[in-house]
Amino acid sequence: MSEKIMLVDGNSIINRAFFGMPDLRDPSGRHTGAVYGFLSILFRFLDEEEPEYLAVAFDVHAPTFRHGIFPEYKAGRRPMPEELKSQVPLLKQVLDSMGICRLEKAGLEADDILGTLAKGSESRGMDAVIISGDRDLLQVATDRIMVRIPKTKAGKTEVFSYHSKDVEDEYGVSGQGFIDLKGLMGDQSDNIPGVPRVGEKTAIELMRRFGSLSNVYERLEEVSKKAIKESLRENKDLACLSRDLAEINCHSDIHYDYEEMRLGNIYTPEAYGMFREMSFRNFYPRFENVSTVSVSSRSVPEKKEITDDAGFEETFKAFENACVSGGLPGFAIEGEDRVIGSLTLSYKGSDGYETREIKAGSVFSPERIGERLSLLFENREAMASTWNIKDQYGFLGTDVSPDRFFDVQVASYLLDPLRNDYDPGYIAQAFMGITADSPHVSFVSAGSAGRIQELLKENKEDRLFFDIEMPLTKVLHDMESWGIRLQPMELTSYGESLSGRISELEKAIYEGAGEEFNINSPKQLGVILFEKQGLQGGKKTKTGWSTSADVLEKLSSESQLVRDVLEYRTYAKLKSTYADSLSKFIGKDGRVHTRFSQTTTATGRLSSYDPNLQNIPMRTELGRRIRKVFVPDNGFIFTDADYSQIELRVLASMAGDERLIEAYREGRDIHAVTASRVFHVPLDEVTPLMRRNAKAVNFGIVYGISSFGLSNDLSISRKEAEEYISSYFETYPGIRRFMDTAVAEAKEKGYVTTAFGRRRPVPELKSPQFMQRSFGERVARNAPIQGTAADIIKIAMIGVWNRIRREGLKSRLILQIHDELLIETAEDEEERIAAILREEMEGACELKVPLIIDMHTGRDWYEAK
DNA sequence: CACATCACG
DNA sequence: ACGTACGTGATGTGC
Repeated sequence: MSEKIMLVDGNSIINRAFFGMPDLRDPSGRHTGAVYGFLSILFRFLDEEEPEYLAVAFDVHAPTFRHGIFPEYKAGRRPMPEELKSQVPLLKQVLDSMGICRLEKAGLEADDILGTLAKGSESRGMDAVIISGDRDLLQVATDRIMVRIPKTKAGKTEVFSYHSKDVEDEYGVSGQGFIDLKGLMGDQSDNIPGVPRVGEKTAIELMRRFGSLSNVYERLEEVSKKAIKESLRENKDLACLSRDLAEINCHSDIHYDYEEMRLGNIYTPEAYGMFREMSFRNFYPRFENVSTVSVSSRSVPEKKEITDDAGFEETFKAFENACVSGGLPGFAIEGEDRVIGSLTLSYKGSDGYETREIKAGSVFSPERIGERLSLLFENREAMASTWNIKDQYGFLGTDVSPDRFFDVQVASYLLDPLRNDYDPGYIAQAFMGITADSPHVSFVSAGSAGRIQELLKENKEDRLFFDIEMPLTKVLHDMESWGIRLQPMELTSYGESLSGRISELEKAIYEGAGEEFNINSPKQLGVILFEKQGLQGGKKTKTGWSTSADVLEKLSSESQLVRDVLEYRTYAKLKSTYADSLSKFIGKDGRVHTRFSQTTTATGRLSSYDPNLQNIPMRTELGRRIRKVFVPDNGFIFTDADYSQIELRVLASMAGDERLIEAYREGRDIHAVTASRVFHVPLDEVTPLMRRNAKAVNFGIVYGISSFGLSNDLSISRKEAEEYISSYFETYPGIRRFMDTAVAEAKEKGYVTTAFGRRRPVPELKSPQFMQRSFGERVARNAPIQGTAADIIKIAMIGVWNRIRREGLKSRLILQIHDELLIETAEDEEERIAAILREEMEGACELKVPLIIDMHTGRDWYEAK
C-alpha cells in the first residue's frame, strides 16, 4: 500500500463550518462555532482516511493579486463576517497546538498550495486526498488524487468524493477540461466572469461536443445557437482570461517538508488545554490517553487531612473568621442519607488557599462535624461559599438559613443560563482561569466566589440571586425531601387496566396490517402505513416517514388501523412512562422524591426529574386518572393553586398595553375580548370557534408568534394567519412595541431580561443562518415573559414556605408545576393555607394587572386540580 | 448516543 | 428561498 497525504483547504472548510454551525461561544465569550465545525470535519476525515501525512493550507491575502492582471478578482466576494474572521487565528493556534503542519505564503491561494502538493505527492508515488468546500479543486483530481467535498444538508454532512473518473461522470469533462469549463461558464463566488449567456448547461454541452476551449473557438461556426455563437465571438479574450483565472497553479513556489507533515500524535496536552478553554466536550474523549495531571496540579492546593481535636477546632476557627470577615471561604460536604462522610473547608491563608479535609469516622463522628458546622452558621454575620447547597442542607441543622450561603453553581447559572452544566471544572476555568479536570469543590467555591459576586453585581443580577434564588434553594430542598405519597396498589391496577387494552389493540393492529411488527418503531410503522397500506399524505422526517400524532390524526378518518395505532400509542405512553416507571421511584417511606433543578432552563423556570412530576397527564381523562394515585398523608388533604393566565398578564403589564391592561382590570374574558377585536364582531356575537382561534393567537403571541406556526396550529392558510396577527397588533399596539423592543434590545446587548433582571442571552441572533436568527427573535420575545412568570412563582414559593414555617403549620409545599403549587395541607389548616396561598401568590409582586389564582382541595391530586 | 415521539406548563 | 411556534424530561428504537 502506498502512503497517503491528506490536504485540507483551511479557508474554505472553516468558511463552510461557520455557515453550517450555530454561533457557539466559549466561556470567555469567544466565537468558536467555526473552529468546532472545522475540527469535526477534520477528525471525521482523519478517522476515515488514516493518512500518513497531513497539512492544512491557508490563503494569505497580500496586496498583489494572482496573475496580477485582474484587480477585481476576489473583490466581489463578501467580506468575511467579523465573527468568522476572529476564528481564523484561533484555528491556527489550535492546529499548532496539535502539531499539524500549516502551509501558507503571502500571495499564494490555498488552491495553488493544495494543487502543488497534491501533484508533487502523486509524482512521489503517494495517494492524495484533498478536503475542500468548493469545487475549484476538481480540476486536479486524478486516479490517485481524490477531492472530497463535505456538504451540510439538513443538519447532516454528506460528502461528495471525486477521482478524475467521477468528475467526468458528473461534468462530462476531465480534470483539465474542468478548467476550460469554468472559463466558459465563469464562477460567481470567485469573481471569474466567464462568457455572457453561457451558463453551466451550455458550457457542459459545448465541452462535450468540442472537448476543449481552443476547439470551441477553432470550430466556432459549428455552434448552432446564434446568440451563443455571437457572445463567444465577442468575448474571446474574456473566455481566455477566465480560463487562466480558473486554472490552479500546480507549480507554485511553496516550501514543504514531508517530515513536518508526517502525522504524529495530535492529541497533545497543549491541545487538550485549548479544547478545555473552548469547552469542546465532544472531543475530550479523543484525549483519553493524555496525561493532564501536570496541568491540574499546579494551581489546586493539596488537601490536608485533620486528625486531632486541636486541628479540628483550629480549622473551624480559621474558617469561621473567613466567614464573618466576608472572605467567602468554601466548603463541601460529602455523604449519603443525611450522614456526613467528609467535610472539606478552603480559606485564604498567608500564601494562597489552604484546604482541610475532615473525614467522619472513629475520631470525628458525622454528628459532631455537622453540629459544629451548623453552629457556625447560626452567626448571622457568617457567609460561606459552596457548590449546590440544595443537596447539602440535609447534612446541616434544619434551621440553618439559606442567607448564610453563596452557591457558585446557582450563581454561574444566572451569569450564563445556556450551559448544560456548571461543574467545578468549568467554574474554575471560567472564573479562576485554572484548567483542571476535577478540582475539589471547596477550593473552587472559595476561589471563584469573589469574582462571581462581582459579575452578578455588574449584571445587576445580585438582587435576583440573594433575594430569590438563594432562599429558593432551601424551599426546593424541603420539597424534595418531603416528597409526595403514592398508592402503589392503585398504581399497579391502573397499569394493569392499560395492559388489557394494549394487547387488544396490538392484536387488532397486526390483523389490520396483515403482519406482526414492532408498533413502537416509527421506522417499521411508517413502512406498514405508507408503503404496504399505501396511505397518502405522509410527511418526511430526516430519517424516513413521519408517524407523529398530527400526521396520523389527518389519516384517522379513513383508516381503522391508524385509529388503533393512535389509541395504542396513548395507552403505551401512559403505561411505560407513568404507570410502570413511577412505581420504581416509590421510596421506603411510600413517597416519591422528585428532584428539582434550579440550573437547567434557559428562561429561569425550574425543571423536575427522577421522576419528572411536572408532566403528569392532565389533558385527557384517561391520563388524568393517574393523578388519583397521588395522595396526601393521613390527616392531610391536597390544596392546589394555579395562576390564571400568568404569562399573558405578565405580557400585558410589561408591554404596558392599555387595552389589554384595562380588560384584565375589568376581569373580562380575555380570549373573547381578543376575538371580538381581531374578528371585528361585537363581544356578544363571538362564536366558540372565534374564541378558540383568538386563544391560539394569544398563546402564539407569548411564544414569539410566526404566521407559519399559527397557521399550522389552527389549520388555516398562512395568509389568514398573517391577517390574524396584524389585526391583533392593531388591537394591542403596546404588545407590538414590546415585541419590537425586545428584539432590538437583544440585538444590541446580546441578551434580554425579565422584570427581575434575569438574563437570557440570545446568541442565535448573530447567526448567519436565517432559521437560527428567526429562532433568536422568537426567543427574545418569549424569554422575558416566560422568565418573569418564573420569577414570580419563585417569589410566591418563598413567601408560602416562610408563612407556613413562621405560623408553625404542619402543612407543606410539595410540588411546583410552573404556574401551580401543590400543598399537602393538614386537615385543620385548610383555611389558613387557602389564605396564605392567595395572599402570597396573588401578592408576589405588583403588576399593572391583577394576579389571580384558581384554587381547589381534594383527597387526591385528581380531585384537587 | 441521536432521533422520534409525547407527556406537561 | 428559507421552513418553526416557547420551555422542559422520559421512553423506545436502532445505529
